[in-house]
Amino acid sequence: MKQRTTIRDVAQKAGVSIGTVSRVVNGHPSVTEARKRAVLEVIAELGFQPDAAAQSLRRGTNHTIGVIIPDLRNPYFAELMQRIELRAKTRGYSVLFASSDEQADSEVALITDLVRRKVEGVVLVPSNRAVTIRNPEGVRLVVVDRQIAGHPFVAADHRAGARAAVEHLVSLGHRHIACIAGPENSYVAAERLRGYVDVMTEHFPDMDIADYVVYTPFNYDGGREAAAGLLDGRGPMPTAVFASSDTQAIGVLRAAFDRKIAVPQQLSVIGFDGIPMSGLVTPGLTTMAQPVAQIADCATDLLIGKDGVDAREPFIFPCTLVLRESCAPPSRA
Amino acid sequence: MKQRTTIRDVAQKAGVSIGTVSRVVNGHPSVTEARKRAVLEVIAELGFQPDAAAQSLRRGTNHTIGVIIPDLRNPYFAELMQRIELRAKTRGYSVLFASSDEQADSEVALITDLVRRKVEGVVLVPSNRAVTIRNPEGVRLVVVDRQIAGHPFVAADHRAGARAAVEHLVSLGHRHIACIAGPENSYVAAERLRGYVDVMTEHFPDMDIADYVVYTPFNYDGGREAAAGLLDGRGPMPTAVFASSDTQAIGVLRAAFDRKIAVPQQLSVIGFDGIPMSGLVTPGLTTMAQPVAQIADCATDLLIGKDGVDAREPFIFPCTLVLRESCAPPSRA
DNA sequence: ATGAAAGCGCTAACAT
DNA sequence: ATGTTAGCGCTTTCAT
Repeated sequence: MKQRTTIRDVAQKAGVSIGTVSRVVNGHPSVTEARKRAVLEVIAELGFQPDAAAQSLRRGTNHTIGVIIPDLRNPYFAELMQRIELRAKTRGYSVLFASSDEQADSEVALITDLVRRKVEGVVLVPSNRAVTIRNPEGVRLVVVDRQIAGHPFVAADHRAGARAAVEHLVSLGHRHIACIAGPENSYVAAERLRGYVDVMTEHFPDMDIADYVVYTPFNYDGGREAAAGLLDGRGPMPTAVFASSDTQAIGVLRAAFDRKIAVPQQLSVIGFDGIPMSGLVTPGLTTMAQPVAQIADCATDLLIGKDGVDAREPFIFPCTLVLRESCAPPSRA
Repeated sequence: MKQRTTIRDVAQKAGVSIGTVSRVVNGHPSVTEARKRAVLEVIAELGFQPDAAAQSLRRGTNHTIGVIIPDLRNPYFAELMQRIELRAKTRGYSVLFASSDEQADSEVALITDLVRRKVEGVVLVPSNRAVTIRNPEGVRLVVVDRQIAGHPFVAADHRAGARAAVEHLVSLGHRHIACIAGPENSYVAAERLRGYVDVMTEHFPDMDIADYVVYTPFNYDGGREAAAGLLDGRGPMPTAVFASSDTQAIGVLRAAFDRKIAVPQQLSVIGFDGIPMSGLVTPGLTTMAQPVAQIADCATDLLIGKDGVDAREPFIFPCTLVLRESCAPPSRA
C-alpha cells in the first residue's frame, strides 16, 4: 500500500508552493495559465486526489448528505433512495445511508452520528411510529412524508391522491368501497384515510363506513389479512377496495384469488405508491403513483441549496393515477 | 447554529489537558478513575462529540465503508444493501452508498471517490457489463458475484443453485425445460446457464437444447418477451421454464396468463433470487433463493476485519430451494 | 498518570 | 500572482 500523494508532493514536483496547488485545485482565478497547466500535469501524473478528511476539517463540510430510511426492502423507499443518490451525485455530493429499521428511537442516534460526520444535511424518512426529534438544532434536516416543526417537509399529496383514487372507483359506479388503511400511528396512513373518508362522506353521506375500514400494516400480509376479513366477514361485501399501499393491494389480489373472486370482474382493487411491482402482478394493479422523483429531487436540493429555505412551507407534489387492469365497473348483482 | 464543542472545551471545563480527554474518549487505560469520571461528566454535560473529520485526518480512517450497487430498484440489490448497512452499523461502521446505474465505467470513478473519502474498504456489486478495475491498488475491495483478480470474491453458488433448480424440474418429470438466461455479458447469468446445461446434458444428452435457451435482460420485460418467444414459437413447447431471475420468472407468469396457459398445470416456472416479491405473486413462485444475509455479512466482515484475508479463495454460499406453487408435474399430453 | 507539543493534509488570510 | 503560515480538532509520542 503506497503512500498517498499529498498536495506537498505535487507542489514540490511542479516547483511551486502548496498554496498555488491548492488554488489550481479549487479553480481559484489568480493563477497564470502556464503554471496552472504545469500543476495540472503533475496532478495527473501523480494521480493526486485531495484528502477529503483534511478538506472536511478545514472547510467544515465535505459534500456529503445523510439519508435515513426505514427499510430498503420497501420498494418505494428503495426507489426514493436510488433517486436521492442520483440527484446528490449529479450535484457532486455523496450520500451516507442509514436504515432506521422502523425503530423511531434509533433515528435520533443516527442523525447525531451523521452530524458528527459533518454531513451537510440529512433527509429523514421517518418510521411509522411517531417521533419527536429532540434538539435537532444545527442540523439541516429535511423530512419526507411527515411534518416536524422547524424543518422543511416534502411529501406527496397523500390526501388528494387518496381522494382521486376513491373518486375513480366511484366514477366507475362503485358504492361499497372498503378502505385498507395503514397502521394507526402513521401520518401518511392517516392522510390517505382522510382522502377516502372525504369522498365517501361526500358521495354517500348516509353510508356507515366504519365496517369498511381496517387498519393494518403497509405490507403484503397486512393487505391479505385485511382483505380476508373484509371478504369473509358478515358485513356487506364490498365491490371495490382502496388499499393504502401497493403491497397491501397485492395482498388483496392474492386474497381474492384464493377465494376465486375475479379481479376486476367481481372486485376492483386500487393501490397507492406506484412501485414497479404494481405493473408486474396479474392483473396489473391500478394505482395512485407517488411522485418519487420529484420528492427525491426536492428533498436533496433543499439540503444542498445554498439558501436557507423557508421551513414552514411544505413542499407537496401531486400523485398521478396509473390505470391498469384491476378496476372495472361493479357487476350488476 | 451554535459552535460545536471541541475537545478543548471539555479539557478546560474539566480542568485537564486535551490529551487526557482524548485518552478518556478512546478508553485508554492510563487515566485515574476519578479524572475519568470527571471528564465523562463534562462530556455528557457539554454533549461533546469528537469531530469525525479530525479523527479521520489523524487516524487515516473513519469507520466507513463504501457500497457500490447497480440499481436499488432491483429488489435483490436493495435487500443486499439493507443487510450490509445493518451489519456495518452493528460493527460501528457507517456506509457511503453509491449507485453505478449499471454503468460499468462509472464504477472506477466511484471507487476513486470513495477512496478519497477514506473509506476503509468498498463492497462492489458490479454491473452486468464486464469491467476491468484498473489499478485498484490500495483499496480494500470486496467484489460480490464476480471475480476480480487480487480481491476477495463473495457470491452465491449460482451454478449449483441453477443445477438444483433444474433438477427439481426434472424430478417432477419434466423433459422439455426451457431456460431464460440473463444477458450474455453477465457472469452471474453465465453461471446459472451452465447449471442448466449441466443438468440437461446429463439427463437428456440427445436433446437439442439450443432452441430452449434465450438470452434476455434480468428484468420483468425480459422474462415476458422471452416467454412470449418460447410460448408462441414454432419450436417444441416447453412444459417448464427455468428463469434466471425472479423478475424474469414473474414476466413468464404474466406471459402465460395472457395466453391462458395455466401455471403450474400446463407450465411450471421456477425463478432465481428469492426476492420478497416472489412470494407475493399468484401463483406463488417456486424459486432458488440466494443467501443474501450470508453474502452481505461476509462481504462486510471481510472489509472490516482487521486481518488481511486471502483474496484468492472465493467465498461461496449455497442457495436454497423455496417451494411454492408454480411448479408441478407435467400434464400428460 | 498526565501535560505539552508535533503534526495529519488542506485552505485561506496575509504578505510580498 | 505567488509564497508563507496559521490553524481546523484530534491522536499520539515524548517528557515529566
